[in-house]
Order: sequence, then C-alpha cells, then structure tokens
Amino acid sequence: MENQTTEEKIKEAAAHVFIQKGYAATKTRDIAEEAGINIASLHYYYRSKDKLFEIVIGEALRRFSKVMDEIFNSDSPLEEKIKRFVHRYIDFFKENTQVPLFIMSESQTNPEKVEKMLSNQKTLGKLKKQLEELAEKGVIRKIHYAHFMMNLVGTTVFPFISKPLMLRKLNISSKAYDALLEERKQIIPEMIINYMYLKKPK
Amino acid sequence: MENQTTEEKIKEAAAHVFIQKGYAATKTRDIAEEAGINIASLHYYYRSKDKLFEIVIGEALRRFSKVMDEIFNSDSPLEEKIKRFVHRYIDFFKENTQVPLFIMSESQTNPEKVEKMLSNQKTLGKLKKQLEELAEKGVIRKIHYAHFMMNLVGTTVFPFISKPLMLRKLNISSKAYDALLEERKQIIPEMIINYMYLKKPK
DNA sequence: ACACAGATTAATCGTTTGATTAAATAATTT
DNA sequence: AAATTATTTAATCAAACGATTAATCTGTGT
Repeated sequence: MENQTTEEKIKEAAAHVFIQKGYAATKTRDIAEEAGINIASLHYYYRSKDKLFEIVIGEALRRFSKVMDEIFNSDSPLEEKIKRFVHRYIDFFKENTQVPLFIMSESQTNPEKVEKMLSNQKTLGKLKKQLEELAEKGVIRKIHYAHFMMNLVGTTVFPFISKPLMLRKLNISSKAYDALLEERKQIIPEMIINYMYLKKPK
Repeated sequence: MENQTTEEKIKEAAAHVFIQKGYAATKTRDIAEEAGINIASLHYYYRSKDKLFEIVIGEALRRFSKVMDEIFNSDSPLEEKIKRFVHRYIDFFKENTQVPLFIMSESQTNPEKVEKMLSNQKTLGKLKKQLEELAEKGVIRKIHYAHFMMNLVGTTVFPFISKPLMLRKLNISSKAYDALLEERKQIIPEMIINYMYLKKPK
C-alpha cells in the first residue's frame, strides 16, 4: 500500500469511491481521505474532480468493453463465443460487483462523458455477420443481433445489477446468491444455444 | 397542470428530477424550479429533501413491485404468467424509462432507504411452488426459481437499463431500438418457455 | 370589515463543496 | 551544500447547498 505514488493512490481511491457512490455523491474530500492525501494534491495531479472522473470512468469502460470486443471479434464458433462470454463476464463481475451498474447509471446521467470514451462502436460487426451467415444456412434462427446481445448480456449482467433487490425478493442469503451466479455459467449458454440453434449442435 | 395543489406539484416534480438524476445530483432548487414553487414550500410540505425522496422512491418501488406480485401471485398457468409479465413490463417501462435503473441504483447506494420500503418479500412463494410442482411432474426442468426470475426479468428489463450503451455498441437508432423492444414481447416468452418446458406446451 | 389560520414568498443562515493560495517540505540538479 | 524544482500541506475562498425565518398574501368564518 505504501510503495505507491500519490498519483496512483488518488486514482485508485477515486475509482473506488466513484464506483461505489456515483459522481455526484462523491466528494473530493472522500477521495482524499480514502487515499490518505491532501485535497490539494488531488488538484495538483488531476486539475479537477471532473478530469479525475473522466480518467477513472474511462478505464472502467475500457476494461468493460475489452473483454466483449475480444470475444465477439474472434473467429471462434458461435457456441464457443457464448460460453466464453458468460464465463468471463461472470468471473469479471464477481471481482467488480459495482462496475456494471455504475456504467449503466453514468451513461444515463452523464451521457456526454461516457459517449466520449466509448471508442469503436462497430466491434460487433463480425458477430453480426456470423449470425447472418448461420441464419442463411438454416443453422440458427433469424433474429436481429441486438436481440441476441440483449438476451445474452441481460441474463449475464442483470443478476449482478439487481442483487440487492433480488436478495430481498427471493428471500435467500448473499452466499446462496453467489452460488447461483456460478451455476449460471451453465444455464445461460444452454438456454441461449437452445433458443438460437434450429439444428442442435453436438 | 394548474388544477393541482402545490403539494402534488412538488411530489411530481421531485419524482421526475430524482428519477432522472438520482438523489445526490438532485438539488432542492431543481425541484422547486420544475414545480414552479418556492424552495420553502418544499420544506413546508415535506420537512426535508430526504423525506421527500423517501416518499417518491417508495411510490416508485410500489408501482414496480405491484405488477410483479399481481402476476406471479395469481393462479394462471406458468406460460400465461411469463407472457403477461413480459408484456406488462415492457409497456410499463416504455412509459417509465428511467425507473428500473433508478431503483437498481438507489438500492445499491442507499440500501437502507430502499430496504425499509420493500414490504413483502415472499410474494413469489406461489411461483416457487408452481415451478416445483411442474418440475415434479416432469413438465418443466428442475431449476431454482431464482434462475427463472433472473432469466425472465433480466431479458425484459436489461434492454431498458442499457439503452444508451447499447445504442452506441449496436450502432442503431433510438427508433429502431424501440421497435426491437416491442418485438421482445414475442421473443422473450418464446425463449424462456422453450428452455423451461421439457414437454412442449400447445 | 375583521380576525385568524393556512399557504407562499424573499431573504438569509450555517455548512459543505470544489478549488486555490502561499508556505513548508522533500527530491533533484549543479 | 547551495540552488532549483517537485511535491505536500494547512488555511482559506467563493459558490452552491439544505434549511429556516419572518414577513406577506389568500381564503374562510364571524
């Protein structure tokens, strides 16, 4: 914790507090305290709360996007992509519980800021083609690739976003909930593949 | 707009601004301006920003829960419940776009506040039984009803929560996106039923 | 017309907040 | 080691914020 420059300490603390509380609820003094530094140092390294936020959210967005793009832009067969996506995202979100909600939330309250950081919007082009080709061959059903993404990402990400609410509604423990999340690595691909494929793959 | 008491105007404006921007980013002056009243009137009727928020979020939560509870606590057959849920929620969220994200977000940043307002946590008991009975008979597959809810609610709600992000990633227009949401009334029940039922229903 | 309670407003209070300053300290260069 | 630069700090500023006050306005009963 100590062999870390002030600059790094600030960014790390900022990421933690921003993601936990959101932009507006985060006070520069919170960040300074969490980082164990003076408020002025924060401005010394990152001009303003706004700039600091842009750096932090930018990195979160990049981490978030990177996995998705890598997987869907590869040459793997569709079923493989589905399984890998679900697996990697569930693992990723188990380590970064608040990230998805944070991103969704900020992309709605501060769309301009998020907008600027979302780089390539056509990394899913390859997936789109793949789906169209498979549909042409009659292997899978013909639906808009947006639906495919909504189904896949929704079933994967939603349980993380809704955890506090679900715990209440389902009346189960946090531990039991986490166990269920692990089970979903099997369930989601099974459901999606079962729905997509007209001729069942091996 | 004018045959409305000041008290009502405040609550309505508060709901709008709170849901749009979240608790911390909402200033009492924003609400007063939107309602066209004085800041002091806000305190006159609702003691504090906090109390006002609790009333607003409480109503949002009740609206949100009511539909779910009504549908799943009924005696309808499972397929019927699935179809009705998807239909009603998509219609509901088309009118209240920011509500789901607002609820998820606040239930994570202010869990105590949300906690207090979530009344009955076992309204899903009937659904749970129904699923267990159908599984016993071999009609549907045997999975935890939490998975059923995650799949159903996730595929239904997630597209609303992620709209700003999805628009960017999928590279389509807002209008096209809304059309897709309408299509989902068919797609989601089809996928869920297809996955759940071992012996296909009529 | 008067009194009185409820409703609304302008003005203001005490804090908090993001940001800055000027001074002190640490690190680097000469 | 002196000089220069980089980093950190305590103190403070101006603006924004939630909340309150005291005065004004509105309506109703007498």
